[in-house]
Amino acid sequence: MARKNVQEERKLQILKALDTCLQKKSFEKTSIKDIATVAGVNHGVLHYYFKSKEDILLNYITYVMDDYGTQAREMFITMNPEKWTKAQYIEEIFKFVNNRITLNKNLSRIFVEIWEISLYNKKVRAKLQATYFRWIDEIAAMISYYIDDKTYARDVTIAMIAFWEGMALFSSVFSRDSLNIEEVLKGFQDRILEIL
Amino acid sequence: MARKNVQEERKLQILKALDTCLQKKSFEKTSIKDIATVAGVNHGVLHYYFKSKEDILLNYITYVMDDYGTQAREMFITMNPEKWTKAQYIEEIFKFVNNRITLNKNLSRIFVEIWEISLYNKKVRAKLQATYFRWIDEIAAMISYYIDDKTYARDVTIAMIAFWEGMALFSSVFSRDSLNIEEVLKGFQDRILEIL
Amino acid sequence: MARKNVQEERKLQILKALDTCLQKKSFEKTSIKDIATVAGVNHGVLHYYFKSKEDILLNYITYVMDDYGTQAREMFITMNPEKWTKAQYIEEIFKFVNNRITLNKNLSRIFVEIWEISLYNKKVRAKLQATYFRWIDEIAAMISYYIDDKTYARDVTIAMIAFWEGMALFSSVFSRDSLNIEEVLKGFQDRILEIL
Amino acid sequence: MARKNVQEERKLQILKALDTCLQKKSFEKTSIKDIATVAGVNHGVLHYYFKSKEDILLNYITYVMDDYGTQAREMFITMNPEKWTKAQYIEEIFKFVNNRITLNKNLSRIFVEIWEISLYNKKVRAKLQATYFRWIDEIAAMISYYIDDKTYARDVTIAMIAFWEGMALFSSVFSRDSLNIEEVLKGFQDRILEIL
DNA sequence: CATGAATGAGTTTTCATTCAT
DNA sequence: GATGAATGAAAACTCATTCAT
Repeated sequence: MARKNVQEERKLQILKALDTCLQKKSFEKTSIKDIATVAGVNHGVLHYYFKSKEDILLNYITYVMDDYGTQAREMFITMNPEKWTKAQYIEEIFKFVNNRITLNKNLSRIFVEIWEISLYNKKVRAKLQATYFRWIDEIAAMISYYIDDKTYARDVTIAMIAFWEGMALFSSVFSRDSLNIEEVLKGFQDRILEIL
Repeated sequence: MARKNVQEERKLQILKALDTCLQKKSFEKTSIKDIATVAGVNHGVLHYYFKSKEDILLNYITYVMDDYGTQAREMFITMNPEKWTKAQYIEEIFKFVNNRITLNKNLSRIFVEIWEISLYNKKVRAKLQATYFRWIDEIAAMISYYIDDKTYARDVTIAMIAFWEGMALFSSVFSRDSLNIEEVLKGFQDRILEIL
Repeated sequence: MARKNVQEERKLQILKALDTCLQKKSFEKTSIKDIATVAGVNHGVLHYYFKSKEDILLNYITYVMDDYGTQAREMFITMNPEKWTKAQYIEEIFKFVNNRITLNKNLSRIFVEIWEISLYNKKVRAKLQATYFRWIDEIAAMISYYIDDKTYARDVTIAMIAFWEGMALFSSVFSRDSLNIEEVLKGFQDRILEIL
Repeated sequence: MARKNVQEERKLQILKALDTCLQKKSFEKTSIKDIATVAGVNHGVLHYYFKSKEDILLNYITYVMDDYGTQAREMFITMNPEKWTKAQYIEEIFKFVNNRITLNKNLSRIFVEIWEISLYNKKVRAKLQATYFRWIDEIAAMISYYIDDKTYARDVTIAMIAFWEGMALFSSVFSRDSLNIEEVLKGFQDRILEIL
């Protein structure tokens, strides 16, 4: 039991170290020793807990994506649509996505990195696809409360996510002010409200 | 003069070789020798024409972005808004962007790669920012024909580009059918028409 | 006493695990953990029972060589030359060596491995030399029953063992049929009979 | 032309360096840097001329085996059996094999090493098998001059080579005197003469 | 006695870059 | 201008060994 915890603790420590490293260098340029240094452990340890650098990456992606997926799920699960107006409900969704994801510069960077890696790495791509499909399904289910046509609900969801994704891309590389990002997000939110 | 052309020819040949390479491997994993092999030249030559691997990248990014920017400009410059209905005009813009960029899987991959590199490379980031600012200005200018509020026109443009960017991201990693991409693009286009 | 036995048991278990490992990988490429896994014990244990990887090897060699030496001795000790014809006696020796050693592919592999290690490892070489001297003496003593000249008896023994060794080498690497190994062994046996 | 020669020169230099290294350490324990040091070149060079450590080994084996095969062939090709008595002919063969191979301690070590590697490495095994088959065929062809039965000639050849191989094994690990190696070789030669 | 976490030296390999010819 | 040989830094990974629990 204690043993197990130590293992999980260490693994998390390493994944968090990678998270830190990715703010400075690409995964490719981040060496095992870089991660070890940030994690404050011997580099051999990384090979003890993970079987390769790619294995660290795969676990890291799961960790990041599950983390935010879980946060979102926890939030929306407590929201009873019957007690909220449509506008309030949509606003809550946007608030969460905007502040926690789209405008979270550090996270946006991580996601750009993961998208890029997925271009050339099948396993990462599979993980990414699965995660996005799930997110699409979950959000589509939520807005289905206001839209009868399921296909349309899904298309709107995809468009929303694409937009958020694009805005995240911008927020990762541009300064917030230079693109008036908050205003654009607000305008988009209004349009979505009209549609629903 | 002839000399100059031969030089430019060679450089282009190398940049195109990099373009080919990037369909298979990330820039980081693409070696100088990989590029040289595809270009059909000796690897030493690459250091004759470019002072480093990064220099090749910088020139490549300029080449790609200018290329598509020029294509777009050439197209829209010939379109006289007075002779087109708003719907036709918007449709032409979307047609170009969708087919030549957003749904161009190969190009989308390149852009994802460039975005990622820009996260960690100042020079690339500066180039990317400048290019996008220019694109935003140009498109905003075009749709300003239909919108009086310049700030609003710019925000709509940013939202449009963000959306396209997100869709390009999707098209680079998902199969076109799995996300119903064409339909989503069409639906978005309709919304934009309503706005303008 | 029981303690002692448990200890010996464990040691044997480890040596046998090494034996299994050597059918797949060279000693050099066999890791402590490989052996531990096959033995079904924790790898730390190996350092408890043996002081180093080399120590395991040395014990293993003793185990293998003593094992076969003992088997042979047990066999021949019961054979009373007076009750056997020369031909029968020689045939028994050959039968044992051929079937248990020369044609025993697994064992031949082990011996090739040991010979190789002995090239670069003094302790192993010393052990190997001592063992072969002993075997030569024992077999020479046996055939001395038929040969008066002791030096000649020893030379014939050495030739016999060299031949067997060479044939074992072949059997470890060639398929039995491709070299007609059984026939060659039989022909050799006949020649030896003529000599004695 | 000059280029080609430089390449071959360098390759040979590296293979000879490996040959030297193998007198001290097993191939497994010989590092790329060890070879480079002995060859007096930068270790990166080894990867320029050979694509991996295994590639060096494979080339080395070819080099060693072809070298001795060629020496033998050159020798025997000039011997016209019609001008030699059987005894002289056989003696010449033995003289070559004994002095150049069996009693050549350094070479014997190399061969033991190669045999061992072949146990665990398919490519090396294939090369070894092919070489021995060729040697068997060539020697069998030579002694066929004195033996009508081709199968028997082949069996005798195999026995001879097995014996030489075993003696080489001994010479690689035992001192020449301790096993009376010369005498044993002489005795064996006499027996072969009787057979033919 | 047993476990498994941790260490750190050492290995092969890759590669941008330089430079003599 | 072009070639390809050479360099050397840095990477991922392996593993015998140690040692606290």
